[in-house]
Amino acid sequence: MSSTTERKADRRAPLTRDRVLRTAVDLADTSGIDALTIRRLAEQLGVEPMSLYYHVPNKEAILDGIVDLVFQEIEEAVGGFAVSETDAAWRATLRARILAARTVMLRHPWTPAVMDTRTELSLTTARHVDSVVGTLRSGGLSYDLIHHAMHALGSRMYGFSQELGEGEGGGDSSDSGALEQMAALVPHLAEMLSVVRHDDPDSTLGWCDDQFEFEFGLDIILDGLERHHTRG
Amino acid sequence: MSSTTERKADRRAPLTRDRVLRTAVDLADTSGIDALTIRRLAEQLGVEPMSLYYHVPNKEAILDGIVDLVFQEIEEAVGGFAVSETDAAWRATLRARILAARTVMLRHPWTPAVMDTRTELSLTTARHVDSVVGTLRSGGLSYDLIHHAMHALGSRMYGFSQELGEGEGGGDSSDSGALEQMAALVPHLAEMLSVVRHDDPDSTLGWCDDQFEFEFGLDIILDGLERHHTRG
DNA sequence: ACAGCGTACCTTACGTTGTAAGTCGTACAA
DNA sequence: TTGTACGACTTACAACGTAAGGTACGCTGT
Repeated sequence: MSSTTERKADRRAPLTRDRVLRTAVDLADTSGIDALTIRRLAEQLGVEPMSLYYHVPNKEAILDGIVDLVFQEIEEAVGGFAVSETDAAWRATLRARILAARTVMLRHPWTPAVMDTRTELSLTTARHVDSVVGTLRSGGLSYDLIHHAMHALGSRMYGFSQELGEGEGGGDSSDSGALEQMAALVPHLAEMLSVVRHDDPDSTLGWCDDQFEFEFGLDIILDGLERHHTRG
Repeated sequence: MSSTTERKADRRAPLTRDRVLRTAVDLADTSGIDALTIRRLAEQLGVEPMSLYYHVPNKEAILDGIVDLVFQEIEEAVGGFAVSETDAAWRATLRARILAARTVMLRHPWTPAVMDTRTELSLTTARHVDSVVGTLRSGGLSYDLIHHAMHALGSRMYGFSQELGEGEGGGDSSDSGALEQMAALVPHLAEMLSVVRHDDPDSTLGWCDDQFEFEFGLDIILDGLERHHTRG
């Protein structure tokens, strides 16, 4: 349709590293990270599997690449990774930055899982981390405290926190007798579940407001850092 | 050697689910989690691959099983999962419990990675979680606050925190010009790295005291929970 | 105009993975 | 002695990542 080269009729968009990676993200978004195989990715691109290897050295590079793409999206969402020299409101700034990262993460739920198979930080990921360090620095925290802060935040600084057994709610659920069974094996857990559920009756199954919980934990840590900072 | 059945000379110890799982743990400990394949596990046991399937439904069950074994070790380390009715020193109790879990985790470094491939909590894992809930309850915290606490602690309640790019230290490292390169791309990160390294000159490479950092983050959260509790 | 060459993609094949399906020998109960 | 069930082995398959080599096309220099 365009202009340059098309004598042989139907010519598909040429493969590029970028197109490979963006398609990989789409595939992971729609079909889950396990569906992201070389063969399926090639099929999605209308190409034979081995053709991908011209644009990308191996699958590891694809995984590196899609994580980087996610952080490019985060960079866009936070309006760039630049930080000001000094910032009295560093705490609010950092909070907003992390929550912005989170909204992007939620669009790509596979990211946490992929990230902890990576050994090295991608460039854009590193620049995100750098901006977190910079923001803390703009508040006047010592590098020593900042270092501890990074460990305390852990994956939270990327906008997610490691949760296990997220699937259903708290165990087996679904069948009504499950709670009685739980009470015998894990009484305190069962009690908590029934109390919290009772307080908030709409959410019978997905009984956790993940966004609220994330902010709760984040604020506890930011509180702690602020206290460490002002105390010296 | 023993008694019952051995006319045909060399008779190896019979396969059992328990022996399969314990060997799996050993294999993962010594050769890494990627080395834990059905075939290699069978070889280790002196048996053909498919023989394992008599004692275990599939590989997923093996992964479930070895996580459970780790938490059985934790149970042993903390002297059982029972908690007292009321405990004014709930904070110290919980702290000790989590740090005990951590020492077991450190013996099986693959556990975090395996745990977040599981969708459901194993029984023993659930009982550990239950004991954390119970300990918080013994301090008089409301179930609502306890629920938030679980989210805030995240994987920390199992004795580990999600760290990324743990490998070297902060990026490429090793070669001496790397820091100059980093300064251009991630200036704040580079600055922090040089400052923190300077303050603690012995640890040139593994510059983080992971144990200290873990406790730092844990204490920030416990502080925050205590504050939420006493304030009401 | 034509040889030469690099780009972009395809073909074939290999080793490794988890596991379905079927078989075989032995121990023990009837 | 004859089932019967246990506990292991044999064979085979589909899906994975990817090494090695082949092929078609367009650009370029002579």
